[in-house]
Amino acid sequence: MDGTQVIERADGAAPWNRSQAEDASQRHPCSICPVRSRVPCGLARDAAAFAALEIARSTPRWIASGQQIREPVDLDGRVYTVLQGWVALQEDLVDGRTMILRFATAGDMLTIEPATLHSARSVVALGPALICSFTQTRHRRLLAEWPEFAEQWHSRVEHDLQLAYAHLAEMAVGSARRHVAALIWELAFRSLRRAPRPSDRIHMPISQIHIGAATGLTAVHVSRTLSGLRDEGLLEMRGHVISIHDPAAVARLSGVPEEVMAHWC
Amino acid sequence: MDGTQVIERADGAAPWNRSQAEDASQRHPCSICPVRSRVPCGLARDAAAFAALEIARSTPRWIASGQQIREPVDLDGRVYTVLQGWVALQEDLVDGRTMILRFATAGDMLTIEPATLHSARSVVALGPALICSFTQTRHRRLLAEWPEFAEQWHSRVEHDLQLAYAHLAEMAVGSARRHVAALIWELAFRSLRRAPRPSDRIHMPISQIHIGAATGLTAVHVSRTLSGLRDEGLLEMRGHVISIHDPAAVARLSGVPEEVMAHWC
DNA sequence: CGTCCGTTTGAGCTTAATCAACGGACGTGG
DNA sequence: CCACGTCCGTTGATTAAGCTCAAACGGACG
Repeated sequence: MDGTQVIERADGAAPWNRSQAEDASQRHPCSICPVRSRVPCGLARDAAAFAALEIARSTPRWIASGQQIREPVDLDGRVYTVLQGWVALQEDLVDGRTMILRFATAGDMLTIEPATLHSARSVVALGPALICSFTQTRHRRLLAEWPEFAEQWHSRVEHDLQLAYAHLAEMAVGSARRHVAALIWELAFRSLRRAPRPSDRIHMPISQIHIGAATGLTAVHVSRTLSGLRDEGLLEMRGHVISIHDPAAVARLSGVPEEVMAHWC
Repeated sequence: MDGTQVIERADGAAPWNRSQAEDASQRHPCSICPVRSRVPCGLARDAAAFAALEIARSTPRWIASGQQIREPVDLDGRVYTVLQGWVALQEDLVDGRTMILRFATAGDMLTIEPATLHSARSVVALGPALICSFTQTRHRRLLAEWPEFAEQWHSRVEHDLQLAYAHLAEMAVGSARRHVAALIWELAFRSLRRAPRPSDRIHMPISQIHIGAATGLTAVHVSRTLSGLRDEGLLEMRGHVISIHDPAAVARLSGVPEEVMAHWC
């Protein structure tokens, strides 16, 4: 990478050279790892690469609660970064139900294939969410040009795959209690970025309907299950605030010990 | 890539230079895409890269039916390639049950993390299977050094992730009939690499127990479900031979039309 | 010839879905 | 300000799907 390298900018603006890019990197927040960094953001080591990413992305924009992310008609797929808030990757099934495949919070990235006939995937904001994106072609170029980005991206996708397998394994087995407890345990953990304590009052912008969509249960049964868990003193969900009264019991019920959960998020 | 580039060989043998590698590439079959090539194998364009992969992998070896793949104690994880036969990636749950996360056939690759406390993943051969592998550190080096390999690998992992999401969505919804029909529909499709016809007698080295492990049903209920499907004339499973008498009905029941299935495999 | 494993079938039970009604929170419009 | 509709959560009664336990059968293989 020499000083004359040219960095193409989003929206067709005049390309920047490296020094301009370095300058920009001082001013922009990192959209690739704005908050969490499971893998340390390799790009911090290279101002130009860092800046290239910032520039390649679209302008961040807010999505209203419950709204779908939908770019202007675009034959290309897109890679989204969640900067703030929560979003859900979901599949809309033929029978009208929707199934949540993944919750994403600040720092997570999601690939959305171009809309095709054979998959009804969508990304929906739970509560107001700030997101930005690049097109997949631009993303491919970034992968090819910035090895450190490629490496980080690769480990992200691999991680997502392992997480999807973990959910698949969980999904097949166990009672509604276990599913609900496991979901709340995971979301609370990811939300706090540490093990929940009984005193924590954790705000999560999800309803019981979302819990149903993520676990494959009906909302009615989620309600019953939650009252059961509340009566037993395990956890409580009131509005959008969750309290985990007995973390050890929740961990045991969910089948995912604290150390393991820490590994996932 | 110049003629003096040195290619490290597995097992610590003396490194090869490029011309030796090219020579080797004439003699070795490609372990990266031995059969299927969803994505055309980019490496065919570069003899040296092709050879580097062949050399980096371990010697292929046969795994007996039902046996786990277990490398000699190895702190590093490994990336396996299935050359022949079928294997299952599975998770062994605490209650003794096992859940199949993914079936892999010739040409598929699987990443296995080093054994840790917090995941009981294993890879088991269904019927005799020929596999080879490299360590994850070697794999990382290949990714860094051969962009075309990295690109192909990336699209594989992305594909696996999308497939895992599709299974997750399927898992949550529908009856045992649907789950079983969907699994058999998928496996038959992948086995034939085309849509099954009523006259096909498809050999798959899986038992009803495996179907149960992959769908989350008990073997008992799989048996009942299969007899139901047989009585209705949809499909038949006798020993390890499956016949799909009414592909259209099976596709409809499974919820995965033929075009979509073709996209997945 | 006996054993083991996979499969089949039956009976009873548990879980979660379905159908239905109701109350509270919230927003809208009169 | 209150009437209204909508969405979310709760609760009850009923139904259906799949699990568990149990027994028996058949083929493969020693």
